[in-house]
Amino acid sequence: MKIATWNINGVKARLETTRTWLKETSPDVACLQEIKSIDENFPREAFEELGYHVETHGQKGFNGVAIFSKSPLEDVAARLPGDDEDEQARYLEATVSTETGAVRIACLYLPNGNPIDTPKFPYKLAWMKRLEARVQELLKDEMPLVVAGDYNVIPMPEDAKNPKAWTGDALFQPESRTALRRLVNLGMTDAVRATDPEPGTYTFWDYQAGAWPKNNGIRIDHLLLSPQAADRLSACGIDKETRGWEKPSDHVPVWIELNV
DNA sequence: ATGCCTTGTCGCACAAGA
Repeated sequence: MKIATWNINGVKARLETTRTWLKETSPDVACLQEIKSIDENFPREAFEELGYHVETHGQKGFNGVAIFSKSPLEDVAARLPGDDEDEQARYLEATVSTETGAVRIACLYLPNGNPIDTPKFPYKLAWMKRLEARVQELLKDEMPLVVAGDYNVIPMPEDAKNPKAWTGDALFQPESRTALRRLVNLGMTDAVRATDPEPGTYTFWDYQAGAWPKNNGIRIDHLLLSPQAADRLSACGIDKETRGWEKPSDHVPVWIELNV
């Protein structure tokens, strides 16, 4: 089973790009972030006609996540538990079954958290604490679990071309990195890191200041795998070429293959 | 040091992103 994650930065702006990518790479499951669309306006037919079941959790203007799957999505659950006041559409879970079992998949768009001297940063940290509690809960099921998405956290200095430039940024704050490490320490495997990427492997390049041609990127889109999922990991990759396409997203897809 | 781009919003600039 091929599972991919991609922050598309607007489904309306990226409709044809996303369709082209799906046709070329044919993931079984695609987790999308920043759809920037309410559910009613989401162009679901454009993806259903490519053979996908479509689940969305959107809001007006910003954020929003979606999961596409070639086989039906079961037990779909939107929203990260732990704060009933939180109205931001950033989290969607579903189960995909195969002949040999099932995989629980979480699609997330973790808060950016900048600037760090505003309520946005504590919101990010609180969100990460809620995520840790949720993953802890899901791990009890012992079903293969894949938590995929735009984490908005640079795990290590080697995950940025210019780590010093990110000092003081919410994506590279010690608190953000610690919170991600706590998640990993529950027993989760960072698929890209585990498959020993080349130095200079990134998933995001800013639109500004020629970041892409200079490879001035950061690695912030991750797939974290439970032990049961990590045991079945057979391949992992990054569709970097999409960053060079016309009208690109500033993120690129990251994917894994699981033997299930 | 700041802005550099891009998207969406009932637009005629601004917020938000990272």
